Amino acid sequence: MPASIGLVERLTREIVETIRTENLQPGQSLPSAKVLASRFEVTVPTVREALRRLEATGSVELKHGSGTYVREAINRRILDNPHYVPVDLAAAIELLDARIAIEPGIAELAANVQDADAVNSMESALDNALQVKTAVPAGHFHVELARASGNRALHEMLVSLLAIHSRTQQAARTSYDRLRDHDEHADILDAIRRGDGFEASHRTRKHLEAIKTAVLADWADDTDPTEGSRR
Amino acid sequence: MPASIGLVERLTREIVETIRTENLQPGQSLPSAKVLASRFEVTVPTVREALRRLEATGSVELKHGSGTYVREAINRRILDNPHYVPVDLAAAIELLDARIAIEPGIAELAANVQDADAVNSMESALDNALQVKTAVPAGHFHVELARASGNRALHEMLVSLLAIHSRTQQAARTSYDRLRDHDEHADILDAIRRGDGFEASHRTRKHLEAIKTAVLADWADDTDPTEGSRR
DNA sequence: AGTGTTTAAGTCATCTAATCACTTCAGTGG
DNA sequence: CCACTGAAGTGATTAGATGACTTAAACACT
Repeated sequence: MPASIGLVERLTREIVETIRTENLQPGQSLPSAKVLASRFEVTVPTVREALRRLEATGSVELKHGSGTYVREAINRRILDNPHYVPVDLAAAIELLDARIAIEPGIAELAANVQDADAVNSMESALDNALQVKTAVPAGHFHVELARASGNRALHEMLVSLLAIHSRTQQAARTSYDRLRDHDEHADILDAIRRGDGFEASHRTRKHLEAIKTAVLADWADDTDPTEGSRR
Repeated sequence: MPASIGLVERLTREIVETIRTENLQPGQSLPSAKVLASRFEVTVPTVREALRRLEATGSVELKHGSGTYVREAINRRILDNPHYVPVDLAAAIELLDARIAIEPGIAELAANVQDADAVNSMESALDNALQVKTAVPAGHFHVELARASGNRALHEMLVSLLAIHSRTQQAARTSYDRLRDHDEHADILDAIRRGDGFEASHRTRKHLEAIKTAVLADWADDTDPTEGSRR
């Protein structure tokens, strides 16, 4: 019987186990590939293959000439596919539909939990949104909203969704009105602060549906009226 | 300026691009590592590191002595972290909370869309659920429900959630009553068939909340009444 | 002809060894 | 004090070789 899974597979798990048992936090460095090789009694190329696997899921980062470092994603359950290549604009709409389906429920939960740190972060995201030099990344408000729910799985889910969204929306330039975006965010935050789950859910849904409408309108504008497809 | 990203990083993208342009479908084999190496003018170990990255995200599979094959996940946006190690039982509850937050919305969407193939698949999942030799994997009904929504992102999300769930619930043995599970699924499917989004959403939420209650009850049973914590 | 075994080619798996490139930091000299 | 330099450590990539596994064709036996 093939009870023997690949050596790299096993080695990968052992490295993760090492990170766990030695309580290495994101930012800290792993032993060098050479050290890991001797410790697990394999050769350097094998170690590198295992590290490449962990790199693909964002669990570690290989810095040339410096070392190998633990990254945040090692604690994440839900990830976005780093090798996914965005295809058409319809995929962007599909992502928005997905958000419309799940974010209202997240907003409701956030209203009931109200993780203090995350709620404050939503507030600051709100403030910075109107600044010209917006250091806050797009969608940050929504990510923090998910974090306010206190559920890490939901948080990771929205992080993943927006990561894909940002890669996809190269095509779909969302020209959603900045001021309107801010106001609607403020309304949502208000409902969450009051602990009104129903309103938070409802306003979040309306907000996202409005964005979808705007994106669709942009699409219609971009498309040549005399022609159905582009390229 | 670091205009130079790693060679492996670039190579990985080129391989994905090759799969795309040559329209290789899941199950089909990639050229051998040696061929890829000469085609992209790198050496075999470098190719292998790139393939390991793709392997980690389930985009390809390396079969010893056979070849490298494309896998389904190459078309997925949302993934579960293959290196995630389940920790405590509280994480299982957190996953259930996440499902309670998002699945009602998915059920509502499913009621409005009703992807024919997926709805039929839900039906068959329902039928097989009561068989002793249950070939249908756990949670299959819920995955198909998400597929019935017609939104691939949502479908992938639930696949990921349940993949993690199955790895976590080694600890949390859900002893949810099989018959009750079946009946509640039937009720949900009924609402979806009727196109009643509100009912589908409501019944899905109640169903998941009932499961959560059952899991918590199991937990209480397992825990020694005289002691608050274990380990 | 049909069946089972053997053989050979192709492929991934792993190792050994070496060179190159990048980062860091301590030490040097200004 | 500061800028420069150089050495050490580390990852990046290459090269070649050996082993193990899979597959299927060639073969021998029935």
